[in-house]
Amino acid sequence: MEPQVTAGERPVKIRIADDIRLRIERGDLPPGAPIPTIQELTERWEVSPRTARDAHALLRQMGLVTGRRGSVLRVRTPRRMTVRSSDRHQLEKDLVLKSEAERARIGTSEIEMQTPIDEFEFRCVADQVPADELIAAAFGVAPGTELFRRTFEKTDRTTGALHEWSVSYIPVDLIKDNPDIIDNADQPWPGGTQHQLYTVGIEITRIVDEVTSGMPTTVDQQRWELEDGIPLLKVRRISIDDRERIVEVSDAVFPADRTKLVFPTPLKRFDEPRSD
Amino acid sequence: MEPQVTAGERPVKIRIADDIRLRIERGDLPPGAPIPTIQELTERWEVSPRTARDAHALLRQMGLVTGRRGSVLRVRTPRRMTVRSSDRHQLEKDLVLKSEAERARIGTSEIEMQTPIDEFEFRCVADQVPADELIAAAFGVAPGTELFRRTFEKTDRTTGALHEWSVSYIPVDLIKDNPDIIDNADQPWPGGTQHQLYTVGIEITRIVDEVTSGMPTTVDQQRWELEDGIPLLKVRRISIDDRERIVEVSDAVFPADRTKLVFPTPLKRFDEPRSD
DNA sequence: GAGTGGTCTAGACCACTGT
DNA sequence: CAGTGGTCTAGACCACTCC
Repeated sequence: MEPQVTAGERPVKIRIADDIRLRIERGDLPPGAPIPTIQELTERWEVSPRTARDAHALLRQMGLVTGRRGSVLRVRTPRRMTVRSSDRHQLEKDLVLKSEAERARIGTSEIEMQTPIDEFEFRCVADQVPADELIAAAFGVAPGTELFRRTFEKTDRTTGALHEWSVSYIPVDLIKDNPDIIDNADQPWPGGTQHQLYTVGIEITRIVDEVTSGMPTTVDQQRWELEDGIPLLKVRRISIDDRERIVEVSDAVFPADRTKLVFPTPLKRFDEPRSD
Repeated sequence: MEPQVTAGERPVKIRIADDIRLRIERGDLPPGAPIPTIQELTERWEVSPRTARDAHALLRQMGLVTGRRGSVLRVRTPRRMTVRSSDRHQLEKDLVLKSEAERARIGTSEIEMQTPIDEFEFRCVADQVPADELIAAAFGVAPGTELFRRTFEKTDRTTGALHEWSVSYIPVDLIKDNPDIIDNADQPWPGGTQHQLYTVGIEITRIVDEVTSGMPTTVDQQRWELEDGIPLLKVRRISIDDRERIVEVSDAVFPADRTKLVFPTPLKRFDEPRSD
């Protein structure tokens, strides 16, 4: 068979993949349905197995199909989305003035309510690092400024898969008045940042979430147990206090196939009745 | 040369890609630097050209390198990010009560300020469609409910590349009292949704943005002129009025390599001075 | 025109699934 | 154990870039 030259046309692998993609989008191939095997594609399109496989790979990279080695590829079934709302910022602040017992109870139940705690392992590592250029720019301080850093991980106890990951930076200068923060930094509950800052007289009055997205590295894919074609949502949280200082910068990562970020914006009411 | 069997090891193409990835992450290969060619990789790793190419493909899929056909692949230089803040929701509402002249002036200058208007072509198509299951669920209405739909596109006048895309749905029942909305629907400025709803007595009091991310299809890649390894950010905007009705649902898409979504959250002040 | 990556062939071997 | 996809070989040809 002579080579299927791309004579001004789109590559064959793309034509094959698009054909299947359209069948999926039309609902002709519903979620869970097997897509044509490599064998079938080589016969139907008269291409080498390698080209048929490239078409399969394209469909995986678009996040449309999944399948482990050895089984047929199937149309991806959407996963249940975990909602993460910026409402939690105010909820956390509301906890600051409550008693410690209440904080522990409400904090884990209301804000982190969704999962039985036993299934997961929390890990929190705290240390102190000089700011590199990127994080220094985020704070608007000089590179080298000492930062208190905490990295937080939630992993599935059985599979070892990562479920949550974030890192938080606070300028050491801001919190050095309360050595408790640094000494007891390894608590497994990250919701307490606002309370901790409150103990050194800092009130956070504004939080800015910056959302971007990017593809995982091969290592990220393994750690998060991500399938092909699934991006990562990246959220940088910037906490600003009543003196307009940036007091905390936090970066968090969420797999896009199981996370929905929600940001409610209340609008000011019109003061006067309208005239029409 | 005998086949490089994956003897319990990670695949060779992944080992090659990870080696280069680490050099990039260490800064050893800075943005713009050429990565090793296929030829070099075949010699250095003693693999077939195809395997070296697969390593290249992996690096592209991770969004780490770029390059057109015929030129060496280079480490990706981050693009300038266009910021899109949820502050625009309040800004748009503020415009509602202003005069038409002011709306036109401020609307295009403050909210859509960033780009010279001549370089882009705006296109807005309006029609009326019955709600499919998905969008009906978003509104909480029965499928088949008539919806007023507007799709909005901003394309680069020279290259034809897509720069903005969104679609907006409003239940026809809500706006049928003002036929002007439907008749004059093709205005190129999408910022006026709140004003248009105001003309039929609807005041939007809350807007909820839902953010997810996914990979583009091959067609999306062409239309947006997206390089490999760049996800799309997807924002569903739900507008709720003073009677807690969902009055508009809008879906927008943004390329993740040039868009940063920003969501400021003001927090309530502590009423009383703290006691310590 | 030399060099580069992109597509494709016609296989081989392997890992894994599912029966 | 038959069937499937994943990896890899050793090339060929093509499109494109850069000099």
